[in-house]
Amino acid sequence: MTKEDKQTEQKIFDAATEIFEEKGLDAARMQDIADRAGINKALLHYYFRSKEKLFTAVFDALAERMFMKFAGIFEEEMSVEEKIRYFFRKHMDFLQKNPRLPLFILTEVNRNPKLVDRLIGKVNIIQIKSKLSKDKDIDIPEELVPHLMVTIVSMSFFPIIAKPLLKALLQKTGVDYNHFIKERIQFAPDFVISALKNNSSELKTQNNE
Amino acid sequence: MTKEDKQTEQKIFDAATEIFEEKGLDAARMQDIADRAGINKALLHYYFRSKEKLFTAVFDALAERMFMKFAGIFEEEMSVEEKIRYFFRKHMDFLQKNPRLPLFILTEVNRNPKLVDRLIGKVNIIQIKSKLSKDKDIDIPEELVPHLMVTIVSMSFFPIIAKPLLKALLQKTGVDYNHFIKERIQFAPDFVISALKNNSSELKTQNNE
DNA sequence: CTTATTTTTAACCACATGGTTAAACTATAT
DNA sequence: ATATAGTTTAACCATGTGGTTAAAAATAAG
Repeated sequence: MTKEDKQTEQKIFDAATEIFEEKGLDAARMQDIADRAGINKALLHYYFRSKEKLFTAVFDALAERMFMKFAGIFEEEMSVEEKIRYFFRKHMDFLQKNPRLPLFILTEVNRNPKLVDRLIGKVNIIQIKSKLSKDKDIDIPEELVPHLMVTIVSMSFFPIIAKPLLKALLQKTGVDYNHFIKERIQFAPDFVISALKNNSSELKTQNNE
Repeated sequence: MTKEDKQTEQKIFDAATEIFEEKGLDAARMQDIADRAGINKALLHYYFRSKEKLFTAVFDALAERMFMKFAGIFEEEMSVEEKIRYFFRKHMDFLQKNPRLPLFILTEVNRNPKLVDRLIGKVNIIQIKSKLSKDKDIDIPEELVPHLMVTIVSMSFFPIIAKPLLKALLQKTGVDYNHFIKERIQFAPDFVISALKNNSSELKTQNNE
């Protein structure tokens, strides 16, 4: 026992975070969490009364990590172009360090829709939306902003979420996955800005029929 | 018992497909599958020897459904622009009818990387890649094709995968989710083509530092 | 009808699961 | 030192788990 030993509760919480992130609520075993934390199983119930309570605590912390970090980006004093480049850089960098996080959140939210409420309260999209559609260089129609945002987030999230599959497919064409991700931090904003700059006015949202 | 009763094996397989797709391998219970199939639990083991075997059979069928259906699209005799529009229409339409499929496959592949081998064999990316970079109207540099493909797939998959979250966020801005998806089938190809047409040559993949 | 063969069932098994309990250990204050 | 409160442990419990077995029911073959 060294002096800088983490407090028991924190050790449990960290172990639970790892296990839940890896396996999800259903597949995670209390025994595994106890083992990884290096303590007795009964201690889990001493600090967090039930598996559900422990999970909720972990989920909230991970959700915070995932959303709060980027909520502020679009409020900065930058042009749209700068914002987009800045977002991809920060977001993809973060995802590379937390590759299991997005799939974990998406899976758990699908399993239990009530978790959505714990997430969306933390994001002020309306503010982000209005900030994005006011730019001197690039004019983005208001009703197009949701599609733009979803596109940006898609391009950032997906290659991380689909890593095992994408890695195998890229290998077939002789491309290294990590190199691909590095490239993407530059490609993605270039691509989005290219689409916006030239004829964003031609991009419609009406379905024609 | 009506005459058109499905054979027992098929009933089991269908029930297993539903349960596995909903809950994943770990959380799926053999009893639940038996109940949904309307038969005894022992019958599951009579037709498919173990949970693992049953799962593998289901997974293979779902993987087939997910990948084979679209492998041929890029081999058709169409311009790149037509191919892109055609893909988004078919792919997103398919995903709307099978909304749980992508997250199921991604989750299971993450849980057990060996499953990747069961998937990638079915797709000939190299062929798709070469087909995409030869077009008279739009010139796409060879090394850019993977990024283009990942972008297209991202834009199609993500809004379906993130449905519960996206639905809640859109609601805050007064947009209906289903309407958003309909719009997206038009927006997505417009966006991609807009980015490509104007300055695809300026899109680089080199990282500058 | 009688005999094999294939399907289906109820009862069972060993083991893992989340959770509990009561006792032991530790630290702190009096 | 000793009572008090907080922390940790081993042993235990009810229930659920994937899987087995042996016998019954249905079907096909002679």
